[in-house]
Amino acid sequence: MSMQVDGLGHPLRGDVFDSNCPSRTILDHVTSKWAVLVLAALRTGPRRFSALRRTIGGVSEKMLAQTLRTLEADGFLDREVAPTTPPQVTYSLSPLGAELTEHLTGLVEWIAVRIPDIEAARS
Amino acid sequence: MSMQVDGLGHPLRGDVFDSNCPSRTILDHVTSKWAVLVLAALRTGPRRFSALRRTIGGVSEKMLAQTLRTLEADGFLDREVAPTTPPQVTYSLSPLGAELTEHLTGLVEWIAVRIPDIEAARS
DNA sequence: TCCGGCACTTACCTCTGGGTACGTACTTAC
DNA sequence: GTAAGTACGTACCCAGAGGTAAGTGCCGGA
Repeated sequence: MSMQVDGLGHPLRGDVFDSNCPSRTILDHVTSKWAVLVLAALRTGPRRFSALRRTIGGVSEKMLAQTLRTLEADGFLDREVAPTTPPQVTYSLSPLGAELTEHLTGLVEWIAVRIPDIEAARS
Repeated sequence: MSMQVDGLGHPLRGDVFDSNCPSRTILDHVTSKWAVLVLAALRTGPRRFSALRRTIGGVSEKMLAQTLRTLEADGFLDREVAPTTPPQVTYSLSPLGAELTEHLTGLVEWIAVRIPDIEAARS
């Protein structure tokens, strides 16, 4: 088992460098192509599927639906269906997802702010 | 153009939600499967290729070499070749890469610490 | 009537990230 | 001789991420 345990055998933390540790799976999900953007978009508040689609340039409905399903299964998103016709589905960060997104936001912001320097360094 | 500019037309920041913005490319590189782990491993100090390979469970030499190349091209890594036989190559974070990795570290640490709760939420 | 909105799903396809295996040339150790 | 270390590169393969297009049924608007 890859997790470190305390004296009583309780898991304390994972090790993302160990390919067998569940934390690796979570890291892979969270850093997948569209997940970062979904989480970042939801940081400002709950959004409907179509709003997310419009916000995230380049994502297809298929990939968006797939990504939302994975993030919901991981426990990072909450999904609320309004009994309207057509039904309106609103996604929001779960408490766990909000914690996670705090860390992702720093990364996304840093890239946005430093992109001119990154581009200069690339050329 | 996806970047916001100031009054004089100078780029100020990117927008990762815009699929045409260069910051999206960088985000994709940085969050690719092995890049996160490479950057996290180098946070503690410079390392040789083989040391990185051993540290990061599951990565092949091919994917490691490929990832290192991309990160170096993006300006996040510095590469130093010692004139030994066989040559020993040491990778380290560039100043830009060190800034970037500060943000990635928070994410990785959070997952490592919270994986027991994430797992509980998944079942 | 058609069109758009809503939130997906399904079918079919492409292609790339990632995988395995082998190769390179030099050195040292057994 | 083989094996291991060094840091890659090359050849071949493929799973699945990702893409496009169409479909679903209800509603309201032109």
